[in-house]
Amino acid sequence: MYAEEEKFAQIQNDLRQKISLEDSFSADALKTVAGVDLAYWQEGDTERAVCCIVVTDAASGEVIEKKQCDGMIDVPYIPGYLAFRELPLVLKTVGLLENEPDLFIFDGNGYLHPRHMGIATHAALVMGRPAMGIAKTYFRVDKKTDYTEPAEDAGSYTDIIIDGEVYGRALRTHKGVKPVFVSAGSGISLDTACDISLRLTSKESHIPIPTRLADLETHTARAALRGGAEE
DNA sequence: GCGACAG
DNA sequence: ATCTTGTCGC
Repeated sequence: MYAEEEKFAQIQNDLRQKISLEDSFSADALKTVAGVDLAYWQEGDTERAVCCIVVTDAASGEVIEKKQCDGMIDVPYIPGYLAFRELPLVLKTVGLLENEPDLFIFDGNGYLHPRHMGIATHAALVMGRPAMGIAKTYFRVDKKTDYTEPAEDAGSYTDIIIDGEVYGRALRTHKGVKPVFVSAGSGISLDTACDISLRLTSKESHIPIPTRLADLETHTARAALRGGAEE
């Protein structure tokens, strides 16, 4: 039903050689962090989505800028190829930003991916900016490697190792709450990605504040958009 | 044919 | 992701 997988895989296999798992910035140079998220809806027989990016202060989580962009979605969701579905709209939204964030946080995986090319990594390489991924549910990369449950305390984690390589981490951001799955995108290390995940997590959300805010924005934006332009 | 499956 | 009621718990 969809014949693009091979082309998509080829594109990612070319791009993956540019991945860097080292920090391209120093901790004190991290001033702003952007959360990225999308919400979808159906309009007649076409699928539409709105992308919201919320730029926050890296230390306080205070909002610095919000931008959004909506448009048609023409690629279906295929596990392993999320980037091709969401990136076009994401890149348009990034183009609207007046600030250049020091780091982008994506909803989904980065290096924790069959080709190490989850949306966070793919986006980082296309944008030429550091990005990391944080997924709310586990993506079983090789169909057999499960993750080991981290201890119940906040901050505990377990490495997700496949064929001897660390792909990402199951990170408990809140005590007793199910873990999130952190992985590098590019231009950032897994350690730093986990540090930032914990620093930007608050009492209200087990995911980083910029991501949480982008998620909320996306829902209110959709409510306005799908009630407004048609009928 | 049946289950798996980031968002 | 999205569609959805009630329900359990702090």
